[in-house]
Amino acid sequence: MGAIKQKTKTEILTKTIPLFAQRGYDGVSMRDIAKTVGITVGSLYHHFPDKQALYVEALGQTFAKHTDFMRDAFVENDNPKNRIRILIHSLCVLVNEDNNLSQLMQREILDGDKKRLQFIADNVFSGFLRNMNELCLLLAPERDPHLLTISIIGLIVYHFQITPMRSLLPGHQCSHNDSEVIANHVFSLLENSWE
Amino acid sequence: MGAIKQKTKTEILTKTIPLFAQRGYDGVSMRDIAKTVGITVGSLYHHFPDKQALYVEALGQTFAKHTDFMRDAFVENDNPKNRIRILIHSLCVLVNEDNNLSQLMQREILDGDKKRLQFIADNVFSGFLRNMNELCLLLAPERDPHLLTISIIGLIVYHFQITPMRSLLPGHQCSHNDSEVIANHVFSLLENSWE
DNA sequence: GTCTATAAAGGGATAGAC
DNA sequence: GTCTATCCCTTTATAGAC
Repeated sequence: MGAIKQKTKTEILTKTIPLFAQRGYDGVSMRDIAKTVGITVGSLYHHFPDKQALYVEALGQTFAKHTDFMRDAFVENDNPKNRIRILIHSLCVLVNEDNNLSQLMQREILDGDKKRLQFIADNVFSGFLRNMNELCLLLAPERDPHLLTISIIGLIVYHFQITPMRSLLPGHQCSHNDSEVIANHVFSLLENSWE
Repeated sequence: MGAIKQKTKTEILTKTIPLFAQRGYDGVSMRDIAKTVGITVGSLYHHFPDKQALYVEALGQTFAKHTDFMRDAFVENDNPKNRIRILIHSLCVLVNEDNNLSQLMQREILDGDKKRLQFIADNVFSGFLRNMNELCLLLAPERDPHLLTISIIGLIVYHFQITPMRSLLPGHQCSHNDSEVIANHVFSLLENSWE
């Protein structure tokens, strides 16, 4: 019984996430959601007390999907240079595969809601960034690990953020949309910084 | 007469830009705008045919403010390494000073409206990026200039994008909010890539 | 050029039948 | 658990007085 309810809830969230990711919280109405899911607004309110709650659960589900990646991205039995190379490639694939994740993250940072940022920091980033900081210290002990960590992430994320605009910019090529190409570029760009 | 009308319009836009930047298009109502400007909704519609037009003009004014920077950021009588160093510092100051510019840009990229992205590409980025590409070719002839250009911009922009969240992340320090600190970090990180 | 008043549509949310 | 029907507020936008 609870399991069935859970299943419907999950399905609602799964179908709603892309809406919030693409149009933002204010850009999506409960009517939009109901229509997309294929039920009525009244039914929606049987599963969630209000729109905010639905949104927060959608966020949670989106991030939960990638918790494993965030935890397992650090294989310790290899040399730091190989570890960061693999990590950069994995991150590129992850960001390239799940547009919803990146877009929701961006919107949350733009929105700046303190409580939700704290939730994301604690549940999504915290462990991952701590591992990144450690790895950065191994790679470049003389650098500020936090700045280097954010730089690596930013370098990757920005390339995918700007994708919708890339084809309108001078010098672009189709290959620039390939996550392997971006990964190789990013790694080779940083390679000389820790040698 | 036209000049006075223009002045009122400009004032409306100036006071409205921060609203759109912080809360997004759907997050701001014509009432909000009227209240912020200090006139009524009816008067607003005397100056702009609809909300879309107001928004687009607000975008235009925001970007126009920085056209000069985009054009003048390239002093040609210096060696490439100095030029990129100065450029990185200028970009950091620019992005750090005008939150509205960065936020509106982000929102536009997220929104993905083709026509408006084209407008931004043509009127804001085009010349700047072409100059960047040239400079990148001088710095690192063996690299893809477009990828290097986007990387440099992304490296800078992301540090300021993530500012609202930075204090919640492991390893952060107050100094990380300083545009000089970011600029020096970014430059030193890339320095080894073109030597 | 600014106001008041109001239309018309869309938004979140609830009640109660089935 | 889903539906219909509805409430009430906000939204965009317009008309017309001053």
